[in-house]
Amino acid sequence: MSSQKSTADAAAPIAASAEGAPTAGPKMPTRERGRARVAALLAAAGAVFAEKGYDAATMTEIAARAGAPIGSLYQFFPTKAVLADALLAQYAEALMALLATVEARAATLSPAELAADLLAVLPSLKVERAAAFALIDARPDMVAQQGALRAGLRRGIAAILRAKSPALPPERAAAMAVTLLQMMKGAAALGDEPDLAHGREALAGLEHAASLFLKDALG
Amino acid sequence: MSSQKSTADAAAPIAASAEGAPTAGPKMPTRERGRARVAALLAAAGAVFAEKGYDAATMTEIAARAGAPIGSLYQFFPTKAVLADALLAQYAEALMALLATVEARAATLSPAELAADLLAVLPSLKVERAAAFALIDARPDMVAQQGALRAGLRRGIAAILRAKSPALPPERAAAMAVTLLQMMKGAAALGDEPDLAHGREALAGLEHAASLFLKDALG
Amino acid sequence: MSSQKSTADAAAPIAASAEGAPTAGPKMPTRERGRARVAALLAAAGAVFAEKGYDAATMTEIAARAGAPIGSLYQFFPTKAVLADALLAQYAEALMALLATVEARAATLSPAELAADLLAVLPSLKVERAAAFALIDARPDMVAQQGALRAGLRRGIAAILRAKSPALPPERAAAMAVTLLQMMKGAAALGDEPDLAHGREALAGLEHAASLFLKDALG
Amino acid sequence: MSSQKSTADAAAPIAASAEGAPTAGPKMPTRERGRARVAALLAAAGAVFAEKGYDAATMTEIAARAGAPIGSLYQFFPTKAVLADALLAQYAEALMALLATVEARAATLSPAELAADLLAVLPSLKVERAAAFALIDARPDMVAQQGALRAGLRRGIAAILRAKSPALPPERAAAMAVTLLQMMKGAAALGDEPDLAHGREALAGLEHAASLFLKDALG
DNA sequence: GATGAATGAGTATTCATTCAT
DNA sequence: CATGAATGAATACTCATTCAT
Repeated sequence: MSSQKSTADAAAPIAASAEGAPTAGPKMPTRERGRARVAALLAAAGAVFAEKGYDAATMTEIAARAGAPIGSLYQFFPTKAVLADALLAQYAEALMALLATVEARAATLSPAELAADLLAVLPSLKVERAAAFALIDARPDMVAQQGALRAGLRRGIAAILRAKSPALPPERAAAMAVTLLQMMKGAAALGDEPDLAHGREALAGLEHAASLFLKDALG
Repeated sequence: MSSQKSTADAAAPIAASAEGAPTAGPKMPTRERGRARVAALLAAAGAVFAEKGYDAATMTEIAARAGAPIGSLYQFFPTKAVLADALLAQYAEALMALLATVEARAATLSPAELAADLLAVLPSLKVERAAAFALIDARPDMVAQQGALRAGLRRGIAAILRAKSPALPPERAAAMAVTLLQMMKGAAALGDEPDLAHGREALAGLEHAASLFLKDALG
Repeated sequence: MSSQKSTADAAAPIAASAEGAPTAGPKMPTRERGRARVAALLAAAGAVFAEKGYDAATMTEIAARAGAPIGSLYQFFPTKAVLADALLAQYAEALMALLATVEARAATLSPAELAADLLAVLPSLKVERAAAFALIDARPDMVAQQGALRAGLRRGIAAILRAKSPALPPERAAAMAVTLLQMMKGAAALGDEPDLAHGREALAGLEHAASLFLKDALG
Repeated sequence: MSSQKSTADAAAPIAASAEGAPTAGPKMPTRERGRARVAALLAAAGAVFAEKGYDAATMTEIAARAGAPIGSLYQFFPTKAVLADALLAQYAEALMALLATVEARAATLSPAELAADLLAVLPSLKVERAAAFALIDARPDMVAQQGALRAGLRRGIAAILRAKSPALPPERAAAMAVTLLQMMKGAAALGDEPDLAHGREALAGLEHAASLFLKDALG
């Protein structure tokens, strides 16, 4: 959560402060500007990738949308692929952070509550997820990253399950994590269609199924 | 070429066998030849899109892989986008046909059997699905097609539910269809990772959850 | 000689005929146009490489100077390096053809005449040589081509020496060829400086030295 | 770096030793440090130009190889072209110095010895010559420098001839210098191909021819 | 109609040079 | 003065689409 949020926080406010700030100097101190620029570039990249997909997204547009010259973009991300990797890594980190918070409180949650919490993880990073999916689907060589991301998520979910029910055999937890991850993705997909006819009930249905699944296995 | 065959087989033969093929000569009637060529082109397009993604796929390679001249490709599909649309439509049609067969026998199935049948629909068209997803993810303007496809699937699933339980209120069936579609997508995703650690158990888990969900709602 | 000349012949006249020809059709027959275009492209490439060197020469300028769209240039020469290779190969072929004519009449020549003929070979392809040198010097990976070219020239010169004096041991002929090639290059260099102060006498001096060298060795 | 040392040694030490170096402290006086840095930069530039050619050589790499910040490079050489010019001037100076030593002992040498000494001049600065040629070939606007260099060499050779045979008419010496320079370049070219088949004999052949040429003209 | 050569707009990336610190 | 981050013009190459044959 932290790094993801920081990106969003770092990107938007900066533009705002640049316009409304009291400082008359036309340019921010270099170091800080570098940090802000990276954040802005990542944010812009995320947006453009999400909108157009990896291939159709152009480095020029990403730079332009970040208000940065193309040379600056390449100073920080020497390749389109590197930029994509950075974005994906950032998303992965954010996801893992969210899972960590769920794990922290897992022991105190009922199966139904745990199910709800889990299904809420993916939908909470809507924009980032859109970008991440655009990257994953468009780049064959990125399948490795994708696998690492999935593996990390599964590990995180399994850890949550064991935090909730320490007696659960690790193998069983791993298998359940795979199932739950799919349901979490389903919840995310529903979240991406806000004006879906029966979205609310469908999400409730998924939560219900997950809850039953957890109750069944965790006792 | 081999991998496309299933696509071609699924799409073309139906039409072909419907007309019959009396001519055995080396030069098929133009109509028939046109049909075969279209099928080959679509199959090639599906394979190339699935392998490289929409943007990286080139019209030249698609034509070459179908053994057709590029001009011929443009004769039938005046645009890359049109070709993608046709491919997606073909996939949608195939999916709907599968759902129709499930609907036909829905009344005779137990909830568990119905769950298993439903979750088996998406994984059965692996290659086509890969192509379809490549298209959907890479082309923002294709979201509309995607929405239509999903809507069609939901309608089909709802129809199955009502075939199984005629007393089910249409609204309820619609909402359940949304939930079930997500679980079906989960099953498909699992099918795409053949060497996944606990894939077998995870799929069973999904089927179990779906089965419970159906039993709960359909009695 | 033949292929080199044919390039020059093919490139210039075509432009002329295109402008002054009786045909009103705006475009020549495709096949022939292809041939002419390749020749024009090679000629333009030679000129631009000679003028600016390999790196500074831009594919865009080469195409423009040949009156061809950039896409056409890439249709025939998929890479700048390939274009350079083709140019070098053409130059090599032309040189070898010239040497062959010298070889044919070698037996009838006096040492002084042979020296003069040899020293006249390189200066006769001034423009092509300029391009070839620009390529050789700028591209480390082209050193191989360069070596092949030199080896070919040495073989050709040695063959001439043996044609003149069949009794000459092959090893001796080979060594002499190396020496003579350097003197031929010197003559070419002199030819590149037309307004050089004592160029005429210097060339005579080189010929004299070569003549003595030949007389000494061939009797 | 090692290969450049000879360059640095040839250029810098002369000036350095002329001033003396009394300060042993870790921070040399600015002047001296500047001199050392310039020498290092020139050496690095020579190496990089020789390796990659003028265009492919980047100012950044040159600075890095000299262990200097890019800003420092630009402090001394405000332009890549200026840097190239300086390098060429340094090479010219080194060549002229070598010729001067030959001139000093010219009167005491036999024609054969003089020929050998002259043909040894260019091969002795192999690395520097490589860099110089890379510059000359890649930059059309550098032809002027190249001409000046050649003119200087010819003057130096003519001076040697007159030192050897004071009675030689200046015009005749000038013409002979042109011829001899070409043979010297041939010797250098042979020196650049160390594993050439008959290189040794070929070099001997060149020396023989030059020796005959000198004997003929100088008596 | 069928074919495939020709076209040129569009893209990622590099690097000389500047200038704020 | 010294530094190295920032800039943006420039370049090789691709590919959807057209149209002469």
